[in-house]
Amino acid sequence: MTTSGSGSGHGGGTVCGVEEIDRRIVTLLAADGRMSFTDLAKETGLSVSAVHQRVRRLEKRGVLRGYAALIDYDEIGLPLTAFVSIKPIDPAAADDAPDRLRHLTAIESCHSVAGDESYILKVRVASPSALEDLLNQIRASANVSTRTTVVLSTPYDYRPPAIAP
Amino acid sequence: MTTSGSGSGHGGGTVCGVEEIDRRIVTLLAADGRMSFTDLAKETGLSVSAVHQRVRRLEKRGVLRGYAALIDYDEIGLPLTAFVSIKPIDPAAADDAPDRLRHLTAIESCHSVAGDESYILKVRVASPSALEDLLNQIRASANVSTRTTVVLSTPYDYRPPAIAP
DNA sequence: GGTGAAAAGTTTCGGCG
DNA sequence: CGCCGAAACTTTTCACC
Repeated sequence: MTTSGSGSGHGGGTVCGVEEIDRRIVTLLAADGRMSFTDLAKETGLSVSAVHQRVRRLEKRGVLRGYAALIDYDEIGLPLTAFVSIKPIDPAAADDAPDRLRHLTAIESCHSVAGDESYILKVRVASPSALEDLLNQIRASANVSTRTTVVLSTPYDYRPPAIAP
Repeated sequence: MTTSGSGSGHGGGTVCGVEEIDRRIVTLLAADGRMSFTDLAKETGLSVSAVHQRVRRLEKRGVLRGYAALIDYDEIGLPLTAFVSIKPIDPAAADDAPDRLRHLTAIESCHSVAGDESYILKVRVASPSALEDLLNQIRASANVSTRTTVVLSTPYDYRPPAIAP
C-alpha cells in the first residue's frame, strides 16, 4: 500500500538533459551527499528501489560525478587559499597546462577561462612560504606567468544549486 | 584477534588542529563522501565503532562540515559558470555584500580577497542572458561594480587534499 | 516501477586496556 | 579516555512480479 499512488509512468518534461524527478534527486544529493535512499524516496514520492535505480543511472551517466565531504581546511593544516591566474610565457605554446599541473595536489581546481589569462587555479597551502614554493612549481611545470589573489575569508562556499520545484 | 595490535593509547603527533588518524579519516571522506564506516575502519586499522565515534566528533567540531554530491552542471541546465569579482561603488560602504548577495542562489561561493577587488564570486547560470540578469541583480543588491570572467571548460575541480601518509 | 527477504550497513551498549 | 566487539536497528541490494 503506502498510498503513494503517483502512478505517472514515464512522462515528465525533460526540459534539459535530465528529467524533472532526476533533477530533484540530483539537487537533493548536492545539498546532502549522504541523504539516505529512504529520505530521497520520501522527497520524490517514489519507492526506495526506484530511487536507488535512478541514482545508479545518474552516476553511470556522469550526472552524479561523485561524493565529497566538505572540510574545514584550517583544521587540516591548509589554512591558506588562493586563486592563481596563469598565462603562457610563449603565446604559441600548446595548451597542455592542466595536464602539466595535475601532479600538484595543492591545486584543487583548474578552469580554462575567457579573458586576459588562460586558466584560473584554486590552491590550498599551509603557509605563505608553501605558496611561494607552489607558485615556483607552477611556473616551472607549465612555463607560465602567474597572478595570485589571496583569499582572506570565505563567507560561503559549495552552496548547492537551487532545489528544483 | 585481527592482529591490529595498535594499542597506542592517546599518542600521535597532533601537528595541527587534528590528530594524525583523524586527518586520514577526513581526507578519505573528502575523496569519497559516501565511504562506509566499514571501509574507513579497514583503511585506518580501527574498529568500526571507533571510526564512527571519530567521525561524529569531527562533524561536531566542524572539521567535517557536511557532504555533497559532485554534479555535472551541464546536465541540470546550468552550463555556464563564471567568476565575478566585485568592488563597492562607495568605498566607505560597510562590507555586508556577502549577506546582501546570499539570496541569489546562482552564487555558489563567495570569497573575500586581497587585491584590487573585494570579493570573488563563483556563479552558475543557464545562459548568457541569465548571466546578464544575475549581474544586474548583484550590482543592485550590493551596490558594487562587477568584473566577470567566463569559464570555458573545467579540466578538473573539487580535487580532494592529498591523502595523509 | 513495485515488492519482500537476504545481505550489508549503522548505531548503541557494556566492558577492557 | 578512547577503543573494541557484539546486539539491535536501519539501509541497501537482489530476484521476481
